[in-house]
Amino acid sequence: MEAQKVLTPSKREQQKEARRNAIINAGYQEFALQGFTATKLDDVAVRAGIGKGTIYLYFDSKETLFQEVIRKNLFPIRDEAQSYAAEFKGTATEHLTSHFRRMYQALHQDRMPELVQLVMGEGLRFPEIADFFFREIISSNQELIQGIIKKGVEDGEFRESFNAEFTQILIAPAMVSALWRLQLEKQSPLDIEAYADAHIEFILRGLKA
Amino acid sequence: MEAQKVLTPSKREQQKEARRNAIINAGYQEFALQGFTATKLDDVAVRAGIGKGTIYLYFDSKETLFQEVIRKNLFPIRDEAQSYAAEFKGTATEHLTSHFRRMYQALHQDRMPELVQLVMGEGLRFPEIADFFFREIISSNQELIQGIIKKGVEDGEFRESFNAEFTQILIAPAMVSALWRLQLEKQSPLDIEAYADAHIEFILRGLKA
DNA sequence: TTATATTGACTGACTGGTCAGTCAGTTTTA
DNA sequence: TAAAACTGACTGACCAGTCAGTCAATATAA
Repeated sequence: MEAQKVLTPSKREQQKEARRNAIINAGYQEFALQGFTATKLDDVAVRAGIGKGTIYLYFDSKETLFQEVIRKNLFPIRDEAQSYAAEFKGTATEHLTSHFRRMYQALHQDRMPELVQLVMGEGLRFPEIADFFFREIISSNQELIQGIIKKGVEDGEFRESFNAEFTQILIAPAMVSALWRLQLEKQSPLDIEAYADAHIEFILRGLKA
Repeated sequence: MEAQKVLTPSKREQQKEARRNAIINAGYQEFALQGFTATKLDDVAVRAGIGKGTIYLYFDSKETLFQEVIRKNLFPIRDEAQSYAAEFKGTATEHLTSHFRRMYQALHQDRMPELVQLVMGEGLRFPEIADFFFREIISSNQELIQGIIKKGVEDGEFRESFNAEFTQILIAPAMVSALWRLQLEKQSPLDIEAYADAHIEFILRGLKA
């Protein structure tokens, strides 16, 4: 009995973990759909199939929940990108190509475009979230890309003259593609496959030695 | 007396025009600072030095005011860009360079970064504003750039193989620079001059024949 | 010119609705 | 049975939009 308590969590502990996840998932859906301010915790509770008060047993405030939602959804992507990069074998050109392909995949899956808009539009109004987002996501991605470029320069694949400090120039079109698809698809549909191809080709051309 | 009535607006008519502008300017400041949802019309009224009710003598609703604010601030920029382009003499390379320089200037003046964030983050949640924004601003800018590229291809300056449909790839880094400056300057300051130089050089390299 | 009437611009207290966060009471688990 | 988890009605703060009343500008009359 004692041992089991440690090995397999009790029914209560399982329940608690499940509740927590249910709330985060419901929050993800609602925040993505409505934006931070317009999201009602009542709706989050309904979607999670619980009472509103329960949310406050797991999170201090609406803002804390929001942070958890972002954390939970972005960390796995970041970690995968990092471990993928660490294990990659091939030329810098191949690596950069595959990194950006994976980035496009990540940016357009599930409700990721909504999350991008959320963070760019509202999240950054909360200094804590901007800080967190930069520290945990952006700078990690920047470092990955800078690493690839550095290797490319050393191997003579890429020119030296591009200031790798400005990785935003390389990444921005991918971010914008997510926002576009979300908001301007009706006015002017975007073929993401072709767009990503054109973008990656453009990057390689701009970096080639 | 009769003649004067027509030539110079009466005191009342002058007042009305001034009020309208005061409200739009106050709205611009508040919306840029707080975002659409968080902006209180009470604050707009205080900033404009009028009573809250007066706003409703000039605008139907908060949303209408928001649209006017965007209109008033973006139309002049678009019109200037168009007439500048129409009169430009020089190579496509020169034209593209100067177009993007002017774009950076416009994007970083006054409260323009805030307006960019506003439109990207919240404005696009209102279909009407997304529609308006695409119709009046984005597509105009896209057409200008596509025109320059077309000329460049015809003159043998630019390669044919870049799909000029995807102007987003060219523009995105400039948009992102505005957002970055606004939100991530503290975490990682951005030298806009150098960034713009690197961006423009990157574009030309990517387009060169 | 001066007095009076009319217009319409303006005001801000008020209303109706919304919603984050609370807590007394209920249900579930151990 | 005790403890922990859960609930949803409730509260207090907030705010877009309204409207009855005020006041300044203009028109008309004396």
